[in-house]
Amino acid sequence: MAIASIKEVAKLASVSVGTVSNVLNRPDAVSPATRERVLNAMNELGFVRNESARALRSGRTRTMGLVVLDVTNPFFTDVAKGVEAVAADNGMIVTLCNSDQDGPREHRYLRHLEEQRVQGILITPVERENERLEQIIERGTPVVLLDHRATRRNRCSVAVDDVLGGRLATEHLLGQGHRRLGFVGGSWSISQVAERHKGAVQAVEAAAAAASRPGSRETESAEASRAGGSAAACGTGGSAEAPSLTLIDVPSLSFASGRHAAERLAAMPGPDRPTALFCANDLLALGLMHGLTAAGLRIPDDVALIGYDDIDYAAAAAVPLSSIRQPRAELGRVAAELLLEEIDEGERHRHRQVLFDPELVVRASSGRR
Amino acid sequence: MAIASIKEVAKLASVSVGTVSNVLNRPDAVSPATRERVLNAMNELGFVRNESARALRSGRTRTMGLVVLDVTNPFFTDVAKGVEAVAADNGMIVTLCNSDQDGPREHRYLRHLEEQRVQGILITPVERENERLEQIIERGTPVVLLDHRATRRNRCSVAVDDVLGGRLATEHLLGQGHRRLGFVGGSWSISQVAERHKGAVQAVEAAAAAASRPGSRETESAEASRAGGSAAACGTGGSAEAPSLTLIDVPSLSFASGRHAAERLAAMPGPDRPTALFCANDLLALGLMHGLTAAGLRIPDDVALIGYDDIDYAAAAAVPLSSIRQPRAELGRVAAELLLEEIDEGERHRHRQVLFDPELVVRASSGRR
DNA sequence: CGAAGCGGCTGAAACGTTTCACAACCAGTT
DNA sequence: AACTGGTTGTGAAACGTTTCAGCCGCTTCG
Repeated sequence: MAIASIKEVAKLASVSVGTVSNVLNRPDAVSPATRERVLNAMNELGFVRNESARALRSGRTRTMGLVVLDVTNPFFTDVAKGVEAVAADNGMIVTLCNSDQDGPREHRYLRHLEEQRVQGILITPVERENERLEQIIERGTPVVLLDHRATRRNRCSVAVDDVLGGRLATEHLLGQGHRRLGFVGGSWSISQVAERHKGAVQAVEAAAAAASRPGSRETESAEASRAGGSAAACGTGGSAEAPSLTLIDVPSLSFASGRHAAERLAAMPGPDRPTALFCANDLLALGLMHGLTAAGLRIPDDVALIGYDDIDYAAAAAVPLSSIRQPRAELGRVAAELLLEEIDEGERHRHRQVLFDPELVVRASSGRR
Repeated sequence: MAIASIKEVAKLASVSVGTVSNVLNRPDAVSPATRERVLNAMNELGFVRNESARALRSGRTRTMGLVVLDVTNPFFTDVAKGVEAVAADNGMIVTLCNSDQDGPREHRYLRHLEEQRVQGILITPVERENERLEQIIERGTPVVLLDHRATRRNRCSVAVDDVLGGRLATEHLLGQGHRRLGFVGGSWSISQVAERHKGAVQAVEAAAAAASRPGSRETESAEASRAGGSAAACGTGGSAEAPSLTLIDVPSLSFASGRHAAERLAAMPGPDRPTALFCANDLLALGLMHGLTAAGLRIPDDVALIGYDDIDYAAAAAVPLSSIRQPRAELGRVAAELLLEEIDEGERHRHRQVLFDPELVVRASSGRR
């Protein structure tokens, strides 16, 4: 029942435990003959190294922790794949934890990871401020923030510029001639949501400013200046209105939330309803699409839709979904590399903040009006 | 840098290490006064229990391993959630490993899990026969097979009846009047694929047998007998043909594979092309939908489609996708419970094979012709 | 011929816990 | 006063590794 230990292997092979340990860790420090003998003994006994003992004595594990907000979200699974690939290349394995956007849960996992003495932690935190995480860093475990910009310079982070992403999406909708925009989001404690919203606000304000001084040269962006052009040509009216951004609050960034929000939107009188929605998330957008369609609204004719993340299914949706694409696996890879770097370099590590640019992907759901 | 040990806590609180260990593990075996003193010392030093030492000494970890074929597949993430919920309720955490349908990778993860001395392993194996897994079981680590029926009675398994699922899907397509059916699948070493195919073959053969003795009472199933009825009524021709099942082989059960397969199918002359496709997987079906639509074929008019798994996005697809639904989170929960049971009971555990029934979900992609 | 160097191996200490036998004390009973 | 029993606490042994000083026998060099 109990698995054989190094000691029994040593006895069977008539060597000392030190030698057995050597064939495990420094195989060429032992002569081929004895090495063979030891390996045979191991096979015969079905020896499996005890990682706990090894970790205890050597003081280092071969594990890194990855804490994500939602394992069900393809964004995070792609990131996880990137992380895992790098980890595997360096002989490490990753313990994947799902905080499910729940603070106490996250807390529990962090404690467990620290007790396991993982070499480092990659995390998308639920809350911006996190005492536990702070302590973990103080006690010396490297932490890399994932998809979350480090505000202070005291740690590494890998993120995509969400403000830029929000601006891209919104400028695109404005460029399609929309003026009554809506931002659908929730879980505001998640910084990505707030930042995407911020980008949307920036884009709308810029457009409003440009509209209020009609003769002035627009410098915002190519997309924004195209907005002016198409508005003039489009003539559906409304383009002359000052652009507005309604906030549609949802409890979570899920498919179900989107469907519920759709019911509320469908119940609004047409003239109040935004003609274009920017969703904080593709899942949300897909739920919205489903709900709006069920309520008899056409996409993009009645309501244009753009999501965020460009998950695989975005292209396969009822109306192919426009979205903002993030380099997901890349994000995971770079994060893991940064973590490994910090683990290696220890004290003399210089923290870095890597920021990727997102990319606008236009599909039918936000097609020209 | 180094985290404080129990010894330093003991010194600061002026107690023995045994007492510190007691406040950790049997808090009410120590008087409130000293307990308080010890807790304060822990706080002051930022003590974090060393799980390696604990595991080494006590001989038990608080971890179970979960090895899945693809973390990117919503089926497995839902299962994982179920597992995790049960684990958390019992104070355990789960190490999630992604074999990516790769044998050597799976092997590496299994070795790691055994070295970690996990309390038990939940796994959907890549190959039916798996020597490593066999050894692990022999050495005493409980293993529960997930989504994979145990052939021998020597272990627990939790699965959904894939043969039944295959039959349900196929009988449904036959019931819609289709006669030239196709089964799209790959990775045949995965038993689910083979079993779904087997169910499809059974349904087709039953229908063929029924057709060849026209006057006989059909006893196959309600769905199958409706097939005969609708065939007579439908009159699109072809219903009188003997039903056939073409095998369309794909390299993997992914969205991309589906798109490639769609190109091959679109290139076939119309009369040869199946009028209805049963896909081993929703991802595959969605890829197929995307590819077929891009090639100008209409769904379900030119080709009817049914997938398997009923992932969230199935309902949100361009044409809402018919599918076979499995009780996913339930699967994970029951599997984890079975594992915990086996961990508890040890030697005197009686292995059980739990089999869930899948459910047919009809949507537009396989609508009546 | 003695010293130095080297490859191969040994033996024991150490890592941070848990566990367990037992000591110390106090209260209550005879 | 001598037991009994219960509650708190102690101290040391163990868990299975890694690591390291050092030993042995052999070759090489001066």
